[in-house]
Amino acid sequence: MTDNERSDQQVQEKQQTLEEVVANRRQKLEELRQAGINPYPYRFDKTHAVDEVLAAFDKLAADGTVVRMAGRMMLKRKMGKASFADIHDQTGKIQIYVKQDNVGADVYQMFSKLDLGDFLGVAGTLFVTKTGEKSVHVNELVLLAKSLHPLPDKHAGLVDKEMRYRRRYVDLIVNPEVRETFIRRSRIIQSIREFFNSRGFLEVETPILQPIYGGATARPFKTHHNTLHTDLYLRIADELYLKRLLVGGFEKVWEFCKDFRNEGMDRLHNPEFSMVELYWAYADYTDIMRLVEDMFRKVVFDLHGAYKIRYEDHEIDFEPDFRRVSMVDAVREKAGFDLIDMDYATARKAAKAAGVDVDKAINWGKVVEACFEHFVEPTLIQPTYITDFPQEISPLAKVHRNHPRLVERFELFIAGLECANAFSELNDPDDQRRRFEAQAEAAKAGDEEAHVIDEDYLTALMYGMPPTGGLGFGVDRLVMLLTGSHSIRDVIFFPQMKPEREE
RNA sequence: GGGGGUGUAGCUCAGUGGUAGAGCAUCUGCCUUUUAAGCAGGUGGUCGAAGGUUCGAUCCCUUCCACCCUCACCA
Repeated sequence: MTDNERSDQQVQEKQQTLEEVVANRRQKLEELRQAGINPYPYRFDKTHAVDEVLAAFDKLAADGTVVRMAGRMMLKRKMGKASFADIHDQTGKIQIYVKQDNVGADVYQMFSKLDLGDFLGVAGTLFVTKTGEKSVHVNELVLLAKSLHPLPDKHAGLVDKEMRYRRRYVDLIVNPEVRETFIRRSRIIQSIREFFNSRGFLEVETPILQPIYGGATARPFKTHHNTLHTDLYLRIADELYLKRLLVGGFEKVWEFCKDFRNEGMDRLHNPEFSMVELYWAYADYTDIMRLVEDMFRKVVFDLHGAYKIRYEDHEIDFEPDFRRVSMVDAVREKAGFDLIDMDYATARKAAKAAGVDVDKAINWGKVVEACFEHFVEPTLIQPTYITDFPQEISPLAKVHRNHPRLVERFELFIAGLECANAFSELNDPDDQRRRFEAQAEAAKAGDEEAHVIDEDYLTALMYGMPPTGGLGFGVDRLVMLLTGSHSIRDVIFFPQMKPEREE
C-alpha cells in the first residue's frame, strides 16, 4: 500500500460525528441497492413471535420445525465466518446464529455489513448452544428495514430523561420496562372497559371542541373555527354533555375522554390527560361508591392477580371495604376541632390558629378544604372515600339530604393521590343557576378557573334530568398507581414538552 | 413564581485555571458455538449559549436556554 492509498483510506474511514455515521449507513444502503437488494422490502412471512418460540422451544427444536421470525438486531457478535446476533421483537429477544456455510457467502457478506438497529427476517431451525442459549440456526436471512440512525449505548441504554420523553420511540427500543408499563396501561383500559360494559353502561362520545367549557374548574385551551367565525374551547371535562344525554333518556353512559387543561405541569399533571366519566340514572353517590370499589378490585386483580399492590413504599390493599369518612369528620379526627357548626369567621380563626394557610379561603367551604388538605390528605394511604364536601367548592353536586352546607360528593384517595370524584348530581335547574351565578361572582373576583354559565345546559335541566350518580376518575393516575410510576410522564407515551429550539 | 441539581464524543459518564479522557457505538484487520464476545489498530469534541474576570476559561463570576427534583399554584 502506498502512502497515498493509506491516506485515502484514512480519509474514507473518518466517520466520527453523527452526520458521518449516518453518511456511512447511507453508503451501505447504496451498496445494497447496487447489489440488487431492496433495503426496504414490503413484507415478511412470519410464523412465530419470540415468546412463542421460547415457550415451545423444546418441542419445536426436537421436531426440527422451521421458524420464520422478524425483529430488530440489537447485538451482534461476529467471529469470522459465523456470527451471533440478538433479535428483538415486541414479545422478547432471541439469539440467532448465522453461519456462512448455511446462508451462503453473498448473504453472509451482506449480513456482516448490517448495523445494530436494522430489522431482519430469518428462517431456521432451533438449537441450544454450548453455553445453553436457545438460538435460531439461520438458513435464510433478509434485511427488512435499514436503520440509518445509531442506537444509544447497547449496555447503558438511554438515561437522559429529556431524550427519553422527546424520542419515546428510542426509549421504547432500549428500555424494556417502558414497553411493559404501556402494555399494562392498555390492559388497565381494557379491564375498565370490560367492567363498565358488563354492568350495562353504554360507551359514548361527546364533543372535544366546545363553544362553552364546563364541568370542572380549570382554565381551557382556546381555538378558533374559521368558517363559523367563532372561538371554541378544548374540553376540560365531559360532564355537562354526558348529563345532557341523561336528559335525553339514556340511563347509564360513560366515556373515555381526553381532556385538556391549560395549567401548570408537574408529576401529576399533563395538559392533555385521560379521564373516565360515568353517569347512572336513579342512583346516588353511595351507589357510585360501591361501583367504584368493584371496578378497582377488578382492575387491580386483572393486572396483578391479587388485591394488594405496592406503591412508593406503601402496601395498598383493595380487598377490604374502602373506608368512608366525611370531610369535616376527617378534619376533626386529625385537627381536633369540628368545623361543621362554625361560621366562616370562627372556622377561619380556628384553622389559622392550627397553622393552616387560609389567606385565600374566601368562604367556609374553602376553609374546610384548606384544613382537609393540611391535616388529612397526606395521611390517606389505604383506599378512602372522603365524603360530603362543602357546597361552595362543588357547584355541580346536589345538596346533602341531611345538611344544607354540604353536598353529596366523595373523592377517593389512594396513596395520597386523588383517584376519583363523584356526586349525587345536581338536577334542580334553579339551584344549578344559583350555583353558576355564584361561580360568576367568583370569576369577577378574579378566580380564573370559575365556571362559566352554560345556558343550554340549564335549559336541558329545565326539561328534567332524573336523579343521577356521576363519577370521574383520572386514568393516568390509576395507571401510575398500578404500574408504580412516579410521574404522569411515565404513563403517557408522548408527554407535553417545550418545543425544541431551532439552532 | 421560589429553592436545589444537571448540561463534556452518537450513547453512558470521568476530569482539569494552561484549548480534553474512558467504556460502548463507529471504521480497518484477525477469528465458524459467541453472548456487554475477544484480540490488534484507527477516527471522533466550538466541554449547552452569550458576556465577564484572567496572560490564559470546559473549569471562577453574571445572564440566558433546556431538562430533572422540590415547594407554591392548581378538582
